[in-house]
Formats: sequence, structure tokens, C-alpha cells
Amino acid sequence: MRIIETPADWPADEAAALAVQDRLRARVILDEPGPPVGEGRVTGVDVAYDDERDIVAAAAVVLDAAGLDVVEEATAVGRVAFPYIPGLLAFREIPAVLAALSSLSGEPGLVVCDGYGVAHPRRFGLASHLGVLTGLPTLGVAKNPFVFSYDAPGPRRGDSAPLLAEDGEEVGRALRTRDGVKPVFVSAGHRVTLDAACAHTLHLARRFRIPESTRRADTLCRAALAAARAAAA
DNA sequence: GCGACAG
DNA sequence: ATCTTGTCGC
Repeated sequence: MRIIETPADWPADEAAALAVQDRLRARVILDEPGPPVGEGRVTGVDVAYDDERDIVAAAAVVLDAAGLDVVEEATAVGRVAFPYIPGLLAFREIPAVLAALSSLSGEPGLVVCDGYGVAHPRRFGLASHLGVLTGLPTLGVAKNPFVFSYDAPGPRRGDSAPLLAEDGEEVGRALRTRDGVKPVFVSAGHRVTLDAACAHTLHLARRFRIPESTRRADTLCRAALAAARAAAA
């Protein structure tokens, strides 16, 4: 496990973070189809926090896209870099995620984030931000619709409905990954189209509502946090 | 002006 | 995100 420091130039407050989003969002690429579904590697990333002790733990779990077996895992622990502010989640999660990704020995391939990409008030959510910083293709799968509206998709796995911004733009999709179960909210991050993001999500979420990549990363970052707590005590 | 609001 | 046991169901 690698111990990280928050980047020295990381925004210190809300105004600085907003300025960074304004500067970086022009670099998001949305006209590339992205990697084919079921080939190569897919990496799930997730983060867990202990704000009491000011500890953050991130995990990156690399899967073989064909069989969804784990190829490699990495974690990183550090101090919380930013408070949780809706719309600025990336500043809280990304330093630890970058550290976990950088300690992988192999290529991550497609990165699946727990949150949004372009489905964001300023079209620059966590997944897009991570994509721009790393150059990797990314997508976001969130468990809640955030500030967007949608009509209920059909009841079957694979059914979807547009996730709409206030101006009517389709910024993502409410996608049913299991029959009769609450949909997940998918959006493109970087170098992946929305259609491709949904196809990857369906491939990764065959057995459960949440993609296998995210579930694996979630379990691993919680374990890393527990270990860091024990070490701190 | 106040509240809601990914994790 | 996090605080948290048992329990209903495939």
C-alpha cells in the first residue's frame, strides 16, 4: 500500500475548485467510441472516508473484461484533501484515486467511477475530471440522480431513460441493470460515448445492480480504510 | 433568501 | 460517505 500526499497545487477552497473545473472541462473528449465491450481491461475505483481521523482510502481493481476476474489490485491511504461539496466531489476523491491508479503495474484500460461524468452542473463530474487528468477512457455510474430528472425506464434489465439537465440536454441515462430493481445513473466521462458507457455498464452489472468493478473497489477501499484506522490506533 | 444536492 | 442486527428471499 502506498501513502500519499495531497498534490501541492490542489485547490484550497470552493472558488479555486470552480476555476479548475472551468479550465479543465474544455479538454473532455466525447466523440471517441472508447474500448470495445468485453475486451481488454476495466478498472473500478472507489474511495472510503473517516472524517473523524482525517483518513481517506482509495482502491483500484483491475478486471479482465472478458471474464470479469481480478487481474490486479492497488490501494492508497492519505489525508482528506477536500470537504464534500455537491458538484465538487472530484476534489475530495481524485488525489487518492490517482495514487492508487499510479501504483498499479499494468494498464488500467477503461476506468469506471462511482459517481458522474458529464452529468454534472458544469458538465465536469468526477469521471470526466479523472479522465482528463489521466488521459484514460472513463465513465461514471452513480446510485442517485443528483440534480437531474428522468422518467422511469422500462422494468427490464437493459431498459433505459434519458437523464435530463434543466435545458433538456441528455447528460446521462437511467439504466436498469436488473429486472424490477432501481436503475443506476450512467454518464460518459472521457473518451467514451454515452451509448458505450451504458453497454459497458450492462456488461459489468450482470449479477448485481452495481458494476462488478465498483463493487470490488468498494470492498477493497473499505478494507484499506479499516487497516489504516487500526494502524492509527 | 433557503434548501437540495454524486460520495 | 457514515452510524448499524437481524432478517426476508432468490
